[in-house]
Amino acid sequence: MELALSLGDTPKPFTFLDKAQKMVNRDLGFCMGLGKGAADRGGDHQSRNSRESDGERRGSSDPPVQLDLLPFSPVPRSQTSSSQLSFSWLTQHLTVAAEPGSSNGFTRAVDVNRRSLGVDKGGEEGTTALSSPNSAASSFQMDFSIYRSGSRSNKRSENEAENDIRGGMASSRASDEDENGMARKKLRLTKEQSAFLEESFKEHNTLNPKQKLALAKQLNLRPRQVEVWFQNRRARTKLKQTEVDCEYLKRCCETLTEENRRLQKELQELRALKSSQPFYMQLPATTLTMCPSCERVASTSTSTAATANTNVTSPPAATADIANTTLSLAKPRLTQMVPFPPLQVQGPQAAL
DNA sequence: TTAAACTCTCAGATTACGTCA
DNA sequence: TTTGACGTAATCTGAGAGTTT
Repeated sequence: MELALSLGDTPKPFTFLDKAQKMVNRDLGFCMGLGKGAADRGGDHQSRNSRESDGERRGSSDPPVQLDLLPFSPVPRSQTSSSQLSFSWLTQHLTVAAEPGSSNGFTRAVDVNRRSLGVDKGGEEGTTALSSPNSAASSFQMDFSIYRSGSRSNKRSENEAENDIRGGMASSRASDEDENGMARKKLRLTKEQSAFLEESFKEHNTLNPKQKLALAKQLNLRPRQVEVWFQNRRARTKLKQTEVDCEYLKRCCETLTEENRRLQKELQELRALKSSQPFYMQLPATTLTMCPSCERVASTSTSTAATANTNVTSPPAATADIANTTLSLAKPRLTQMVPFPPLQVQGPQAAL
């Protein structure tokens, strides 16, 4: 898996649905039509436009680091534009049945999920039409038990069959077990579905209801599945970003520790040097640099005082605690000293 | 106009399942 | 064949914001 970091959070138009046609056409040999209204992003005003703007507001409040996980390498667009077929999912999906046993993953997905579409078409969102226990979904329970008894070698098709069946089940927040008396069964998305979702996530990491519906229709998933996928995807992105940040901070800490060690050593050397220089007090104030935070002398730059007084023997009374004297004398002169610049810690995004 | 109820979406934590070494 | 690690779909919970009553 390729890990890429992109800087900045520039709002982009929601173009993945357009690109998807090309992508699917290239990868899968046919073109998927877009469900109605998918193009007019923002056309879903009334109650939801505020939600969308809310999503944009959230996005803008995020740090300007965007982590993109790219599970596949996109093919140049120039290779994707040939022989696009006009294909409407909503009206013709039954006529484009996949060939049985086809190795084409997405075609297969279309095939096995067709039934859920058939169930789905009763309602605008599917969710509402299917949440009732009296919906067509419950009639699939018998078939489901048949699928469950399949052999291990048919695991994949069995899984897809269950996906198909459950695709028509309730997508409310209540668990499937509550609604249908079945334990939840994890269903894996096909590679093509994942890639498609990934592509759309790269465009926008949040969905408005219309986009969610369009994606769900296009991928033959429940809107709830699309929603959950995006939620999990955001969580994974954040986790990865946290790991990157953590790694960066670790490196910062190591660097600062090393720097601190070096400065301590330098300070010790300076103190040792000054202990042999009784007239260090003649040292010009401007040659001392005081750390404002720890109020300790961090370095000196001049050697004039030291070299000028090397021939003077110091009386024993003058050899008091030189370091303390240095500090006490240096303190009042802080206004004349060059302050330490504020510590500039670049964020991970800058490092990356 | 205000407040309560409702709805929706989100993040975060967690569970549970499928896959693979 | 079994097992543990891992990835991830799905669920649960609480919070925030918008809408309705």
